[in-house]
Amino acid sequence: MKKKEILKKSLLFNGLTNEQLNALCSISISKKYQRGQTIFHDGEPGNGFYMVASGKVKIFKLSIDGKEQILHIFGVGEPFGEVPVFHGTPFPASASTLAASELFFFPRLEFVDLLTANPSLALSMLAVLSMRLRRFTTQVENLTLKEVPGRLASYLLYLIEEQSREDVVVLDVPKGQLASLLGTTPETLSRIFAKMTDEGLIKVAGKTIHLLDLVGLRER
Amino acid sequence: MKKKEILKKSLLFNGLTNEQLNALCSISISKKYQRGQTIFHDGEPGNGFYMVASGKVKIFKLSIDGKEQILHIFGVGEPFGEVPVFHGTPFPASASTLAASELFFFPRLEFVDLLTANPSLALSMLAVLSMRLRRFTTQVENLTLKEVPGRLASYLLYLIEEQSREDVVVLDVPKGQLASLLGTTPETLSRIFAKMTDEGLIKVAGKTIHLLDLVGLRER
DNA sequence: ATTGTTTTTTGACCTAGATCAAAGAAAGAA
DNA sequence: TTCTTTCTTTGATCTAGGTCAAAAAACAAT
Repeated sequence: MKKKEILKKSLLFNGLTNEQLNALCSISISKKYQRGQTIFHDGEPGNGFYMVASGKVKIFKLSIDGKEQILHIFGVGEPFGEVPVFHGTPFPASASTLAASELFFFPRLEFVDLLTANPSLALSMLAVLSMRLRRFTTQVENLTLKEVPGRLASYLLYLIEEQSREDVVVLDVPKGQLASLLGTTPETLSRIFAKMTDEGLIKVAGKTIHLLDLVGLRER
Repeated sequence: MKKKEILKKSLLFNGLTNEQLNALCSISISKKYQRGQTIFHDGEPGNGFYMVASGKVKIFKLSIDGKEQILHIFGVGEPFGEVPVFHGTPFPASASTLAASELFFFPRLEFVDLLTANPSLALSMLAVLSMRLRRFTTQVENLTLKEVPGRLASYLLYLIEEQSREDVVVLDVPKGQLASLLGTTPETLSRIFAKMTDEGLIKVAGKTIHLLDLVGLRER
């Protein structure tokens, strides 16, 4: 697909005029990554942000002893790594690809110029960051106020929305990565899948999960 | 202090011209709150955002069974409640005062008009939201990758920065609220204060805490 | 001061979930 | 297909920290 098409479809850029899109196309640089490659490290200075053109990217933090907490998983059309662009500080977390991916890179200075000239672009960007804040809010809520089965239930119900399915969802990440996103370990996650299956809430077949009792899940 | 003075001193509005400040003054509305009053509830629609003119405000989430997780504590000059302004969705959390406070309220439509006319204001706003995201990132990191003593150590070291003190910090919130901010209970927090005192890391006298071993604290 | 109220501390106990170890299953690669 | 490597599950054990209950301390208000 053409670069312009992808940009146009993204939430961030969808209200822009043809010219504005052309400008964005001309300042952005396409980069290709293999699965598992690092895009940037926590603490590095950032001189621009990225958007996923194809593939999938995870944003994560590592503890001293190597434990990983995934903060976000971004798919096609989603921008990431914007914090240093607007705040001037280093990346607050690391990013790497979960699959072979193509990314568009938007250099800071050029993008800020565009923003200054296009208030509507600035408003879209504010909307994107606001949504990001909202998601973090629920993530903190989940991590501290719910226990793991509750977090899993939330995530499954969220996937149902995302995939606009009735009662079946397909995990788009390995279960180990899902564990990290939910702030737990693969072992615990596996046990909770088993328990929920026992309780008749779900039925697991590899990455495909049948939600048998939506009401029961919502109660978590 | 005059409204304009307070706005001018805030990080969000500090680069603005006199006229822009006047415009902000004229669209904003001052509201007074007593200690412990609710400003808005999680899930309510928001048609504007706030800035603390005096006092202190907490942003928090409640679980079904009444447990509270504090997400932020904001002091003078800090804006809050911006998410609905830019994303159009309800407030993702609740807000209430920790002390008698005066707040400035900026109505959505008027503020967005100002933003559209002033790209530099939009950039400041982007910077504020970016910093907020950065803080959330470290909050999630702390909550999931560190245990409670580590979180407390981080917070104490952060306070040292904030208050630009050498080795003494004064808690600006009751210990119970601090526990909620750190994602734990008052009992546990109290025990950790006791343990750190035993280990010679700190000395606690009411709300005043002497940090006796900065290096030891950093190791957490 | 004195009483009522809120905050903080201490003690005893208990559970969610982490860790360690190892077996099974899937998924790519040759 | 067969071999490797990466995921996932299961079992056994351990512990940080939550919960409940109650005492002690700090604060406020009369």
